[in-house]
Amino acid sequence: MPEVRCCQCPLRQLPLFMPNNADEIALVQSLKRCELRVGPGETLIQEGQTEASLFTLLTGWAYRFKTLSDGCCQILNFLLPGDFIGVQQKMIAVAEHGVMSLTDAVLCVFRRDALWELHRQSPSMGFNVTWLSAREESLVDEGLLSVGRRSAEGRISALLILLFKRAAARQADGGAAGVPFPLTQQHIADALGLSLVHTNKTLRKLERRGMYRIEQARLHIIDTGKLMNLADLYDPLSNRTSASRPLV
Amino acid sequence: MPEVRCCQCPLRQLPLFMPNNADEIALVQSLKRCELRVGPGETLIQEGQTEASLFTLLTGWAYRFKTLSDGCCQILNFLLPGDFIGVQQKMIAVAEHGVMSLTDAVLCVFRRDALWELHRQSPSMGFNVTWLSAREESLVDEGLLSVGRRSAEGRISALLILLFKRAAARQADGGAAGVPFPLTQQHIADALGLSLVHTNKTLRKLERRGMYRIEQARLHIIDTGKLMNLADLYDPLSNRTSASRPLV
DNA sequence: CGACGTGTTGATCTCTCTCAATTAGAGTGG
DNA sequence: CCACTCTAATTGAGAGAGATCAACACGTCG
Repeated sequence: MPEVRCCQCPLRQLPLFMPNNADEIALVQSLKRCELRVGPGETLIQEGQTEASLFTLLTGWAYRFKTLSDGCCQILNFLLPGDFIGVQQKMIAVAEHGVMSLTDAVLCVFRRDALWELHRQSPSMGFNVTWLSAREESLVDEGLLSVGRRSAEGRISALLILLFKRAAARQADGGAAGVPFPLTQQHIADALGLSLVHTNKTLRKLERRGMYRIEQARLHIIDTGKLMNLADLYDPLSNRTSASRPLV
Repeated sequence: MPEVRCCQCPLRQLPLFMPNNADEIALVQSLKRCELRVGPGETLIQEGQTEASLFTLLTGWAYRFKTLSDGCCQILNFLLPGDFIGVQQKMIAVAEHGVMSLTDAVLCVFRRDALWELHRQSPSMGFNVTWLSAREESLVDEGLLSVGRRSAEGRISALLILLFKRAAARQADGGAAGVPFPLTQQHIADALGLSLVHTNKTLRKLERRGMYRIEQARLHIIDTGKLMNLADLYDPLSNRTSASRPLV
């Protein structure tokens, strides 16, 4: 199968992504080295690896994780099409976390100096990289809030809703027919700091209460309101706290 | 007290920070709006706030946090002198987390467009912002690993060691005389997803076992080895996993 | 067909939470 | 100088959410 030209990148057409001009697209194309196709469960970056590559996820899902010496694993966040992989590694020599594919996936592989060239040749795209980086951090923040302060029910509700929203934003129907959901219960447990058994029991409880449904590896959210409630997630449109003025 | 000129910034002299040339320093100076002095426990950025400013922490400590509707709070990470405050807010309109000072602190306040100007006028400093952003994310990653997969003892050990290292890197003696430690046990509990009571009991246990000491608000690590063990923290110098080659 | 990965469920155990009470230190005002 | 108040630290006792252990069901695959 031929490689995708950046100017025809299917991701670029999604409303989720910012429009780029021809020069910018050409720059990205010039930094792209090749494509990489992997199956599910393949290690893209190993913990402790040096000289990891910089990727972009073109299709498929993946996740970042860390492990303790007893082998138990904490998933840091999930990566969906369009997400960067390996920005941290480029910056910090040795990889402090691993990355593993969750499904069949196609990755764009970039030159090792791509991040720097992007900043140098296009400040505006460099700025976007910082933006994406900050965006990813806020996903981890949300995960930390879940694991630190929500009950098992709350964590699962929050994860389902947030993953649904991210996935739905990447498809044309906005999630009306559900979204792909390739996680096993073990992945959910590892992302939420729960045991596999307890994850299963909580998942079943929510399913029996008619809050969500997973069929043929697709997730359908049935009762958004109840899930949002359980998760204690706020609707970003309604500001919960009284409006506040900047300090300076 | 007069404001600090960027060219005389005390932080710049620490080995922790990268050297900058005169142009770069002048650029930063031109983006600096003023200084802000705050006492402990002041809100620098409120959750849900729009139009937050961009700061740099010149002296003192602070922390980023999120709260649930029942008022319980999760600390995301601690901010030490030299850290950015508000990069995420600049990028994502509405603040998804709050920031609060922990001690008396002096902040450099920057123009709202400082982040963009930095990228535009100095790609290399823009690149550094991305680097710092990635660096901060990896701190949150470590916190998530702790809260998700470590026992109470492990979490506290990891927090003490990591905070000690960060603080020690900012002082001339490298931590020989201990480092400032302005956290209350409530802060530790909120950072680690533990209750205040259990935090206290665990802290005392480790102290009685002679692993650390806190005196006059200064932290001394007595037995690094034992703490590292409890935390299941690896020495970055010894690679635990077999060396691995990049995938591409 | 057996081996394996994933999901499901029940029983038991334990780490951590919650509730409650006490102590110590720093202000504050008289 | 001494009550009075407030916050932070401390400790004990009981309760509970979630972990662990154990079995079984089901589909896939070599």
